[in-house]
Amino acid sequence: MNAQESIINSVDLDKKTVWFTGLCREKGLKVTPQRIAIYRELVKTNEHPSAEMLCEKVRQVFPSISLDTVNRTLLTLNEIGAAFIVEGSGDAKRFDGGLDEHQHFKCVECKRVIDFSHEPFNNIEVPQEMEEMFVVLRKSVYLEGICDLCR
Amino acid sequence: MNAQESIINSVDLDKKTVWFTGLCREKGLKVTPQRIAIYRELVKTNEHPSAEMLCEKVRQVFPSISLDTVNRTLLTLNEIGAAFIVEGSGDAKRFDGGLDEHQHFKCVECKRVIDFSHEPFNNIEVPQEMEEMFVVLRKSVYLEGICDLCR
DNA sequence: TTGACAAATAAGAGTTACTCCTAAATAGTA
DNA sequence: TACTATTTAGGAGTAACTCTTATTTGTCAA
Repeated sequence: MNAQESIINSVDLDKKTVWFTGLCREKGLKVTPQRIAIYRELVKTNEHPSAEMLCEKVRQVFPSISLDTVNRTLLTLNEIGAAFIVEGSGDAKRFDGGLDEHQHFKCVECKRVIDFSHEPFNNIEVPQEMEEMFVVLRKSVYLEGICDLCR
Repeated sequence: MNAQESIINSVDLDKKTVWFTGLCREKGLKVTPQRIAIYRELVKTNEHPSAEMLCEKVRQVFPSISLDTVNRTLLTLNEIGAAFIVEGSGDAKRFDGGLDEHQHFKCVECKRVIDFSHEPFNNIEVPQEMEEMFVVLRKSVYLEGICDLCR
């Protein structure tokens, strides 16, 4: 087992999968093997994969899956709150399965996205009037600047 | 004068321009009329224009400016901290001249970006260890969810 | 001032990352 | 097991950059 890829154990992965299939049914979405495969690959990694990267992974299981399906599915995951698009994504969108609360720092020069976790940022309070008007699916603190390697 | 466009008065606009030319020189960038025109158009509006939208505006002054120049310039502004790309930008990047501190809420369904200002979010503290490793150019709180019109 | 030169621009071709379309397949339901 | 609305695969199409090249222009030094 590759340490970089296996940041989630198979028990937790199965739990996530059960939760995900439940969420799909709740939202009236069909539980297709492709959808599950894409979700599982996304949740397995913490390297903010692009649709292209995920497509390659999933093709090891579903050789005939199309990039369009991966793209469509990832947007769907974003809409139902099962994943999200990393803030400030530039050229190719980067996706995140949201394993645990964390924030992102993006280098404006090398475009690297660096995860970090800062407890106070995990607990920011959404203003009352926002909660009343909107359904807030996610909140995050996003930093940008120049990273240690670039400066 | 159109109220929608003139959210900044000409004195403040000139102040911003002086600051901007200074920043360019400091960063070793040439102060070209195109660069200034693009910056001024961006700062004049609060509607998160795309490169395309800004290009049209600037063409009223520089009929021959190319879209490529506008794109390149906007990315440069982002790198030196004179402007930024709105988080979660989808298809076409949206830019913000950062007139005053504010946050963004994005609807995952209609893709609308809604500005809001919440005082505690303007004053979040960047962790010490981040400040030491990186140059933090900007920090923001970003919310996503479903807006009042879509839910 | 005036050259010299590195940086910036315009124009257009090229590329990337989606996004749409259609026919075929399939999950959910009766 | 049959039906129907979703979903998928494959391929064509499109939008938004991004690169290349020739030309122009700030900036700096003499």
